[in-house]
Amino acid sequence: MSASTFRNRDSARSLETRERILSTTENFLVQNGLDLSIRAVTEEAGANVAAVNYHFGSKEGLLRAVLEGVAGPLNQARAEALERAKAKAGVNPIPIEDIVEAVLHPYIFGPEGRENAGMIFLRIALANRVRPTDLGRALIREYLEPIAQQLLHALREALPDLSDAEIHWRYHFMISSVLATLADMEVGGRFHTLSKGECDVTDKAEILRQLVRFLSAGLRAPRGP
Amino acid sequence: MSASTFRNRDSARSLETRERILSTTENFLVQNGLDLSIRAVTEEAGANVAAVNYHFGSKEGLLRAVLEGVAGPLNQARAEALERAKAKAGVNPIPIEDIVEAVLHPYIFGPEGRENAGMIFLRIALANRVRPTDLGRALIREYLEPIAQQLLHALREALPDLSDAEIHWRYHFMISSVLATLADMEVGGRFHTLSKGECDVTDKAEILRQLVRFLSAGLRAPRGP
DNA sequence: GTCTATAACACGATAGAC
DNA sequence: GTCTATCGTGTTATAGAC
Repeated sequence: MSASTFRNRDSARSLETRERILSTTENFLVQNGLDLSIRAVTEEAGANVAAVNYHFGSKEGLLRAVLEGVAGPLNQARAEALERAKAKAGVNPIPIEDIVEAVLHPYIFGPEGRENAGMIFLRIALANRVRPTDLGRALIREYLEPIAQQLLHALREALPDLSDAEIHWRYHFMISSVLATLADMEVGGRFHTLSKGECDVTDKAEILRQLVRFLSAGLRAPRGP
Repeated sequence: MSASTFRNRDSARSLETRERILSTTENFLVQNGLDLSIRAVTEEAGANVAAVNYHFGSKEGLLRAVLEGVAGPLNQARAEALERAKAKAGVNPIPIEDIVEAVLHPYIFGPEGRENAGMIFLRIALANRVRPTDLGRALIREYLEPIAQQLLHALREALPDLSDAEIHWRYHFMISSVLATLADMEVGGRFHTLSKGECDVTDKAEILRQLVRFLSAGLRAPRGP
């Protein structure tokens, strides 16, 4: 490495501290959920502790900035997937399988070029079940509520036999299953341990296939008496 | 209140500090999950901060003591429910509905006289998905592993078409759904808000019915190609 | 913009008086 | 057994030098 290499790197570092903190925070969110300290993040990002407060005002400001950058592409990917399914179905109601897949695909694979954007939201949604906070509730209402309503609407049309209450129950079961399932999809996790390598935890396509099969059947269960 | 009332109360307090801390910790676990501080617990229990260390050695010792007292009745209730379902089925494989109900009932209703014993374990299992710890893993292996194997075995017999991998996938989806669903079953939670009072979050029997219907159908989904 | 130093607080654990 | 007082460590946030 020459002196100019160092100069360039340092220059880039100085100019892009904000971006490096953002991207490092994303990684922390994906891997450890909301349980991060700005000390750990800034150290990993090669920045100073005070940089977070300078650039984002507070820890909450940093989190909001991350989600702000991630929500747009994610919601767009989800909306597009649902639109594609709708177009494919034509005048008929969208098949359950297609609805479920349209919702899950962006979460599991992420929008183009942001593979873990979905996981960030899943982590936050799950963390908010374990320990609800004002911030968590606000973020969910802000970023997740619209898509939830779209999804509920599609389910109602695809499952006209079910009462509104039953739609809500099953929607909630589905989301719950996805949240807790995907939070555990890592080598050394509970699922990996229990299944003794029988299932490939890293195969996202397989996760999606199995989830779609299971959840579609659950959603289609006969209505209660 | 007479002086003797106070004396009696104080005497009882003195003698039963250990028990009061245990029971207060249970309530904290049910309501807030693993995220408790011994300061908050002892204050609520009317005991001194140092009492936890005196009686249980450490925070971990306190948690282990709570689970030790709760695991026995819970595991017994689960084993009995599964045995009843087995006896009812006779030589036939146990129907899926009965398997699911046998597993869920003790968690949702708790063993006789310990209504929230199940919720304590659910909270801990879910917390360990969000943020795995050595303690959490140890507790799960110790208290939840045996019943998991029993359940997997019953599912294999009831669903002979499925590969072992598919059994594991669906088992995991089921447990995940239950964990995240029940963590949210409270007034003001996400489900309650989203369903706008359409579903009764406090009706445990209804929760069980809906869960059994949804999960049984999911488990019974046709096997993959 | 970046850093050091520090304020202000919460936590678990423990020594030592009673 | 119970208490107070304190230690050591972690956290966010901020003041002020550079």
